[in-house]
Amino acid sequence: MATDRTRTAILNAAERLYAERGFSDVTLRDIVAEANVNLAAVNYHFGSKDELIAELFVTRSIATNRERLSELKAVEDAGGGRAPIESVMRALVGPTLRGCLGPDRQRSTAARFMIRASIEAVPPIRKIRNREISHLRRFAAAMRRSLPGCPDVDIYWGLHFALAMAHQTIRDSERLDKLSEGLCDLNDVDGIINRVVTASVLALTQRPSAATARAQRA
Amino acid sequence: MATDRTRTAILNAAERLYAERGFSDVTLRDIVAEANVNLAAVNYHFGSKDELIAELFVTRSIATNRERLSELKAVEDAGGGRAPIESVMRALVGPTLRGCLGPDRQRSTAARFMIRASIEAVPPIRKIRNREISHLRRFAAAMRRSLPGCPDVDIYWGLHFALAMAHQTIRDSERLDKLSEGLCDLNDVDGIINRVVTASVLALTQRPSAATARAQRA
DNA sequence: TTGCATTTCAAACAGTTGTATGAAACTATC
DNA sequence: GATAGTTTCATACAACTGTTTGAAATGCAA
Repeated sequence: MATDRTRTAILNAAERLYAERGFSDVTLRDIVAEANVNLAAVNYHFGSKDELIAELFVTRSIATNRERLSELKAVEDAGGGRAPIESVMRALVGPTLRGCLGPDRQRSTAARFMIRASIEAVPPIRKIRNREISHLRRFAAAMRRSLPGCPDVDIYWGLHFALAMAHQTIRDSERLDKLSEGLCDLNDVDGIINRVVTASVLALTQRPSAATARAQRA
Repeated sequence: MATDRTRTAILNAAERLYAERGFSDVTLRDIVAEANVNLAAVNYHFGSKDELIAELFVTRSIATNRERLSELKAVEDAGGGRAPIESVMRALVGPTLRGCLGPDRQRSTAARFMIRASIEAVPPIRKIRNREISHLRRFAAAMRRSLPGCPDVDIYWGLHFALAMAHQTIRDSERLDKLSEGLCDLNDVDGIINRVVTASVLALTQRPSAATARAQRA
């Protein structure tokens, strides 16, 4: 269908601009200029600006989740249904970090768009975001399998902290770069993933009580 | 001066609204309605909307930094110039977490405003934010004193991860609450601070390199 | 009180936003 | 090739944004 060319041109332009500048700074006129289509095309093909954003978010959300879950499934299958906790956490934070950091040509606008969506929480997205919760629950379940006996509350905090470190690294990479005067290499994506995974696993396996006891001994 | 009443009314209303709804969703008309002053008052007293935001940010930024540094100084003085790393990290994340979480009556709009400022990064703020870097360097220096021999790159990553966990907990407390179905108690501020501090210290002291060094000694 | 500076106010301004309209251009079917 | 349906386009619209204006009100010293 030749008519879909306009649709996809709008979607691509919108995703690129939103990923770069955020939702509040991008107007419909910016998008249609970038896509080389007429202003009215957005309302004709998507109904409204909000519906465009929503469609973009749903599409990319499904894709991202599929990527994470396929990586999770791979490591769990390899371990006969139970993966080491390192691998589970890597499946959780790896795809997004790889998509957002590293050399330019490897970055995906999709991943950076999703980070924007998680930051700005614009109304049309906020309504749909509840799906993510059920998606994260599947990771919580996998973590429980990897760490039998670990209290649920610690599982959730560990999951939360892992995402926190990954997202903040993407979001504020500039500050970290300035603060460390380039010492923290933000192009070394594998190194970053290792740091996030290691810190997450430590927080999960060295329970607070045990950790403080050890710290007091020292 | 009786004339300052309008100024402070505007500042308070703006801070409250920005903290609640974010910058992009609050207009000058919202602010003057909340402050019960005339629309032109903002431009008369502050020059422009951006200058209002900037003044707000500078004021609150100084206050927050002072609070953190006084807590840091207290623990360092108590230890003769060198505080345990737990105390340093606690001084870093404690004030903000206490100001943003916990029961309503204890929350400060100032702390929540600062979180908004760190999230949305609106132009008038982005220009000033570089000051924060030099402020964080003083914490990096304190961490170095607490952990002699710890490589600088690990200090910076530890500092970054600590702020990441604290900020994300504030920003996305709703998701964590839903995900854990209330299991993670977001009113237990001291418990949260302990978790963040513990996880940060673990990441700093049980680094992969440190672990191998310990193993090699053994 | 008089006179001057400061502060408030209603109204209007120019610019931008998302959306709607109706005619034109196109596409495919008969 | 005429026709019906789809898609594009320039243009207009109403709503909202931050800012400005000039007159009215207020405060305060002489």
